Amino acid sequence: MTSKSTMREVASKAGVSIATVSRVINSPDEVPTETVERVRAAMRYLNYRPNINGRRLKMAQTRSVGVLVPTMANPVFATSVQGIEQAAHEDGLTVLLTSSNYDPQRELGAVSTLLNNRVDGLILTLANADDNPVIDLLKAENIPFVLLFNQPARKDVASISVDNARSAYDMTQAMIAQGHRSLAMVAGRFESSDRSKQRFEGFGKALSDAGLGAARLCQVGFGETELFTPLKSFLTGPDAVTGLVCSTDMLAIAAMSACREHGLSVPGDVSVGGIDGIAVGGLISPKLCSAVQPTQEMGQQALAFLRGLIRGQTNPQSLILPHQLSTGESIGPARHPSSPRL
Amino acid sequence: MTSKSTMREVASKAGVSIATVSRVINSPDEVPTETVERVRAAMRYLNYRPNINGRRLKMAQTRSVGVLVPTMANPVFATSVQGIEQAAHEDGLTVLLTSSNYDPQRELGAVSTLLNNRVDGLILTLANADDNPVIDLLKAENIPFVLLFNQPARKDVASISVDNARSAYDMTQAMIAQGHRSLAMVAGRFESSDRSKQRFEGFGKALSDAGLGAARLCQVGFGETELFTPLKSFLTGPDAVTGLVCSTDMLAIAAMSACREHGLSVPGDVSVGGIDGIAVGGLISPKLCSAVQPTQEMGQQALAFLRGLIRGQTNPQSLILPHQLSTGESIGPARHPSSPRL
DNA sequence: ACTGACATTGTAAACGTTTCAAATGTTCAT
DNA sequence: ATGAACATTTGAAACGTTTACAATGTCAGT
Repeated sequence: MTSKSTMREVASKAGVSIATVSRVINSPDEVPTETVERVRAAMRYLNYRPNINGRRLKMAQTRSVGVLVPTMANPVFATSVQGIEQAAHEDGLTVLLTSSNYDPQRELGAVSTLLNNRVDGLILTLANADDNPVIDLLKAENIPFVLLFNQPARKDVASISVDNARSAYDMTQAMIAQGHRSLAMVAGRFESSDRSKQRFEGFGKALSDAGLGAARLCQVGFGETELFTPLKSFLTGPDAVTGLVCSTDMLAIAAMSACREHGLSVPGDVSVGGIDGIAVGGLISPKLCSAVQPTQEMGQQALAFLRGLIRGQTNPQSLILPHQLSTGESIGPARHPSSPRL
Repeated sequence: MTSKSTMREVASKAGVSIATVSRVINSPDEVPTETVERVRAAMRYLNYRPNINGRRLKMAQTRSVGVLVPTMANPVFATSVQGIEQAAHEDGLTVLLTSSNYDPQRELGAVSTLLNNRVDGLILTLANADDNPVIDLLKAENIPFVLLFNQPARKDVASISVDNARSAYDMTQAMIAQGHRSLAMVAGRFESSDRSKQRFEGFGKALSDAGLGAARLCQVGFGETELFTPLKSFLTGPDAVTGLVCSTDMLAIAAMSACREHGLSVPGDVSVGGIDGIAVGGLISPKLCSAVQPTQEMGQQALAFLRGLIRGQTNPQSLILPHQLSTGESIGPARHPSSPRL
C-alpha cells in the first residue's frame, strides 16, 4: 500500500464529491460533523495523504521558506538554522536548506534553486549584502526575504544582525583598556564575508580612536582551523602582538590553538577575543571572551520578519541587536613592555 | 514583473507549442538549435522560471529529500547535514530540513510533514532505531530512507554509523590502559538516543572485561552544558572517579568545564574522553581525546545510499565505519592511589 | 509522381488539488 | 401549498507541467 490514494478515491469511498473532501481538509467547520466523520474514516481506511504538490500548484503559496547559509560547519549558522527551523515548525512551514560554502559564486545558483521551488520567502546570509546580484534578483522578482547576520547599507531590505563594526570596536576597546597597544585582527576573507570587513573597520576605528598605529590584519580562509603558519609573523619576532581580535569565535578558538602551538599562553602572553558568542566558547579553557549575539533567537526573529513580509507587510524591517561582551578569561592585562617575551 | 510567466506564454512568444517549450527544457538535443534559441530567447525575455510544482504533480518524483536530525546545535549533526547538503547539491536534489529536538514524540510529526511534501526519500537520525513507529510507517509506505548515526539491530533498514558500543569500549580501554580503575560514563538520556545506550553498553563491557566493578552512569539531558551539579558526586568525595567516558564530544567538553569548576585539572586529576570527533575538540586545550567518526563524509555517504534506494535498489545497505581514537591530551595516566586528591 | 522514412512540431489528456457558481434539499413563515 | 432563506453538496474549471500520439513537412529512392 504505497500511499497512492487520492482525494477522488476518498470521495468515492465516502460517497461524497471531491469538493466535500477538500472542505473536510481545509475548513471542517463548514461541514456537518457526520460527514466529516465519514470522510475522515475513508481517509484513514485508504491511508490518504494529501498531495501537497497538487495544492501548491493550485494555490499561490507553498508554505515553504528557503534558507541559505555559508556553512553548517560553523555553529553560529547551525544555531541560527536551528532557530529558523523551530519557528518554521511552529508556523507549519517547511524549510528548504542550502549552503554556499562561503562562495559568492554559488549564492545565485542556490537562490535560483530555491526560487524554482517556489518558496514563499527566503532567509539569507550572504557574502556581501551590498551590491549583490542575489538581492537585485529578489527585488526584481519581488520575493520576500530577510538577511541574517548581514548588515546592509541600504535600508530597503529586511535584516537582522548585530552592529558588526561596533562589536569589534567594543572588543578592541576592552583589550586596549587592559593595556594592549599592539593588536592585530584575525579575519575571514572580506570577499566571503562583509561581516568580516565591517568588523575589521570597527577594529581599525578603535585603534585610531585610541591613537594607536595602523590596523594589522591576518586574513584567512573560512573553514581554516590551522592558523599556526598564518599567525607566525604576528606572534613571534619584533612585531609580535599582545592581543588578537578575531572576527568570529571559530577563528578565535583556532587562534588560541595556534598560540599554544607557538608556545604562548592565553591570556598570559596573548589575549584573544572573538565575536559571535557560540556556546562552546563558554565551555573551553580559558573561557572565550566574545561579543555575544543571541544566534538562535536571531533565527527565530528572522522567520518572524519573513512571515510579516510574506503576509504582505510592505516596509522591510531591520533589527540591529545589542551585542554583549562576555566575561571571558581569554583576555587579560597586556604583558608589561619591560618583560619581553622569550 | 513578478515572475508570473508560464510555459504557455513562452510558447506563444516564441511562436511554438508548449510541448516544444517543454522539450527545450528537458531534452534540448531533440530540438533543432534554431528553435532552441528562439525559445530560450523568449524565456529570457519573459523571465521565465519553470514551476516545479506543476512538474512534480505530473511526475512521480519531486527530486527532494527530507532530513531529520535531533538538533542543529550539536556540531556532529550540523556537520553531517553539511555533508548531506553538499552531496544533494551535486545531485541537483533539494533538502528539506527538520529537527526533533531529541523528542521521540516529535519524530513522527516531522516525518509526516516530510512525507506530505512527497520527498523521494529520507535521511534520519532517530532517538531509537529499534521498534520505532517512524520506521514502521516508512516501511509500510515503502519510502526509501537511510538512518544516520543510528545503528539498528534489524538488518532490513539502511544505516550508516560507527560501531557505537565498540567506540565506547575502545575509549574505555584506552583509559584503563592508563591505569584508571575508577571510571564513570556521562551519557545523554537513553530515551533520546540509542547511541547513548549502546555506548554505555560498550563502556560496561570494557569494565567487566577488565574485571572492574559495575558501570557508573551520569545520565544528563541533551543540550545540557551545565554539568557542575550532575557530576558533583562523581568528582568529589570518597567515590570520586579518575576518568570520565562521555557519550558525545559535546558532553565531554561540558564535562571538562565542570571538572575545572570543581577545581580539578584535566587530565591531571581527571581524564575525559569523548565520542564523535567534532572539529572543535581538536582546537581546545587540552585537546579532546575522542573516538572520531568522519561526520561529514557520513552525511555524503548517506545521501549516496539514499540515491541508490530511490533508484530502485532493493536491498538496503548498512555501513559501519571504523572509528579512530584521536591522540588527545585530555586523557592521561591515572592519579596514583597513594596521592589522594585534596 | 508516389512511397516510406524521418525530422519537427502540435494536440490533448493527464497529475491532485482548490474553489466558484450552481444545484439540491430542508425549514419556516406566510 | 408557496416561496424565501439557508445549509449542504456537487460539477467543472482552473493551476503549470509532461508526454503519448498524431499531424505536418521534407527528402531520397523508385
